[in-house]
Amino acid sequence: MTELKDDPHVDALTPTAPRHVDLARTLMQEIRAGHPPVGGLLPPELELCERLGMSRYAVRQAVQKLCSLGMLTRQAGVGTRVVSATPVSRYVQSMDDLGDLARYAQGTHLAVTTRNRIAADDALGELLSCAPGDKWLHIAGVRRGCDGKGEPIALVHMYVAAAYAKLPKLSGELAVPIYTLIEEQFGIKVTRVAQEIQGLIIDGEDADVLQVPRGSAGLRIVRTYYVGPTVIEVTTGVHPASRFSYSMSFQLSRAGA
Amino acid sequence: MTELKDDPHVDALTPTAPRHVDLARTLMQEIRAGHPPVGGLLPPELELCERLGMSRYAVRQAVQKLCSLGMLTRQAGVGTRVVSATPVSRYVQSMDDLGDLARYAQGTHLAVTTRNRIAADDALGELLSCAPGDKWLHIAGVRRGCDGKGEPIALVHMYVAAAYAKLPKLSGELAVPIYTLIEEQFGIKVTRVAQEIQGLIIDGEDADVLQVPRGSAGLRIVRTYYVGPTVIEVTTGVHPASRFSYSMSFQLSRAGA
DNA sequence: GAGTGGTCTAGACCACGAA
DNA sequence: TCGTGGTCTAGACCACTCG
Repeated sequence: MTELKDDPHVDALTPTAPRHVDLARTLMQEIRAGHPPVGGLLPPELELCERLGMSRYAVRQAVQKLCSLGMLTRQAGVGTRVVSATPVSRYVQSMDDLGDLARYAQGTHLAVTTRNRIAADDALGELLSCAPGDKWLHIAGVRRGCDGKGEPIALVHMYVAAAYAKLPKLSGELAVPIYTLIEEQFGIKVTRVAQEIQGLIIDGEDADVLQVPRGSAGLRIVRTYYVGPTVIEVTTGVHPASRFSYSMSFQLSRAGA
Repeated sequence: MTELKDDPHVDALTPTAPRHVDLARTLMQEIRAGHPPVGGLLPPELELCERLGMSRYAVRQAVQKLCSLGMLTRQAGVGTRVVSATPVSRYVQSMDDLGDLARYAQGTHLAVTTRNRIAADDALGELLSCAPGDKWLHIAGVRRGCDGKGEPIALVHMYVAAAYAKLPKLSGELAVPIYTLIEEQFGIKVTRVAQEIQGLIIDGEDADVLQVPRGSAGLRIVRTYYVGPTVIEVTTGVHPASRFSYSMSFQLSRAGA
């Protein structure tokens, strides 16, 4: 273990770095050098205190920092174990709001063409991952830009699980996503959204409604909204490839940094 | 401010919760109730200590917890400000590894058909977001399953910025993604990946190579790899819709929880 | 029982921001 | 100048794990 200096200006960027920051850096370097190795135990807190002439509080702050970086795990009665020689990093796409999933929908308008209660047949049962015969509320429509006056953007189908289909505001216009209404009505929060993107040929009536030539390329996006293990809603949208592409961005993120 | 109880078994789940956990919960409830309101200041630490009969250490632990939940921000000389009445939550898609972006590629084999140095023309300049005339290493090939004996999965083009194109292991097979080779060779780490998914019709030669009928539906995935603001690589892949769809999943995540 | 990390107290000095 | 949060010390008791 190297000695810590009281000398200020050790680091030009952080003149007189706090001692726990200094220690955190030292520990990180030594772990990277293999002392202790990944899987091994750090010396006990009290030993570090004695060796470095620091209080337990300062030592704990340093160790906690490395824990938050995902390099250490601690367990009372056992010790502090090295689980990674470098800060754990991941690539992350994040959104403040599920609305960002379909941000294109802002300023658009959904003209509802169908609204009925249905029982899932075999094909629909697969899409909704439910047993054939299960009841769903089905809503279909066309999404257009410019408050409904622009060209069609998507052909939309929405399926709401029967248990969540009693929604007060569902009668009028659909200005907000349905999952939002469900969250408000039942006081729950969507915990997971699965999304699948498929390529397809837009043909037949769909092509006519979307005002593209039959045989055009399109994207089909299927979103499944979960609250815990329960599916509360499934939506599908068919978009002409000429008017829509799906963009996303993944950032490198270091946990707890 | 409500009083804290020393009484154990306040919470069936955590008998005798630590006092700082208790305080954190209390503060959260009161902030949700509007005391103090969002934008307002929490009482100073010393005042909380006195009012609650707790040490500064315990109070700080509680406050730090709410900070890590994104509800509070602190500034020396100013105070502790409420920035959110509820824990900040977001929806996150995360990966340990960029390889997960193309996990389907595992167990597949890329047969390289083209490898040359090119200068970007106008169209390519747009794809690569560079000036026409910039030099790139271009590699093209066909990805097949079952170690190259299965049916074609994708038609792939890769463009490596000239500055990063001197890669020692690039001569042989491409068992690993190119960006990995760049990261190793230059000691850098990809910080961001942008991805765009388009629908398209697979036609002409491409259809023949992919062994699908001309006019079939397909997905085109364009990935741009950044190190800071610099593009180091761009890849495009065309996948038959019948053999490929893109799935992702977003989890609700509460920061610091 | 011995040793670990988890929790907690009662002090203290400092750098920073605002009045 | 004064109060804030940031840092730090020197003690202490507890719950947990393990031999």
